[in-house]
Amino acid sequence: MNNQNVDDHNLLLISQLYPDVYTSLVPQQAGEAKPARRRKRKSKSAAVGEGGNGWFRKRKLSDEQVRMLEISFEDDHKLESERKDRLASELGLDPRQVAVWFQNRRARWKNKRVEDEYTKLKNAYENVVVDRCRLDSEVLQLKEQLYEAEREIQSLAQRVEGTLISNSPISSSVTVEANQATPFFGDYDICVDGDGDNLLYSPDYFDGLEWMSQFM
DNA sequence: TTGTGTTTTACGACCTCC
DNA sequence: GGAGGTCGTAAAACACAA
Repeated sequence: MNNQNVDDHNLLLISQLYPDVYTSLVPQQAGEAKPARRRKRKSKSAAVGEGGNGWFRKRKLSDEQVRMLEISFEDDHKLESERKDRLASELGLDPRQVAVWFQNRRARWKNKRVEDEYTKLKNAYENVVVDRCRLDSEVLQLKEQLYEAEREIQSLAQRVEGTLISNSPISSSVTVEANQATPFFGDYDICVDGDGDNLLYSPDYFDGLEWMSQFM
């Protein structure tokens, strides 16, 4: 470890243990006046203190400093001048650091809000998709039932037509056949469909396909 | 140990408000 | 015009897998 590294190490320790001391120490070592609002960004080599060119070192705020800043941020996301100065002196930080911390904190808060908003919208969208699927399959089922009902109506219509023809004086020869084909109420059996509804059907005549609800 | 991805601190440019 | 805001980004600090 050379002298420079030893100094670095010591300053790091000081910055962690005594942030206020560190803050007051660093500008002196850097030979800097109070930082201007628009500080020139230090080059990487200057930032690590190479060649004694500069003592700027980005240091992480201590847990306690961050905790206090968080409490203050919870209180109000905006930072008035008075509060900034008060926080800075309480935490042993440069007011500029406090301002920057609040700027960055607001940015993080905004990002998180956008993320949360995105998650909410995504969940809502997924629910809508699931609902849509369910409704589509319901529509399909209803269409099938409609198709079956239409087929039955068609079949009944054909049979009614056949009965009328057989009852006419011209075709009296088919009367017996027609009477055999038309079931009496007592010929129906009762069964239960998948939904638990009672259905009437005639095993002989309807061949198990044609049905009607018992309570229609 | 080192490469790499993420988080935190800091800055410059630009905008808004008083 | 100055103070303080956002936005985008650089760079240090940190976490962690390989």
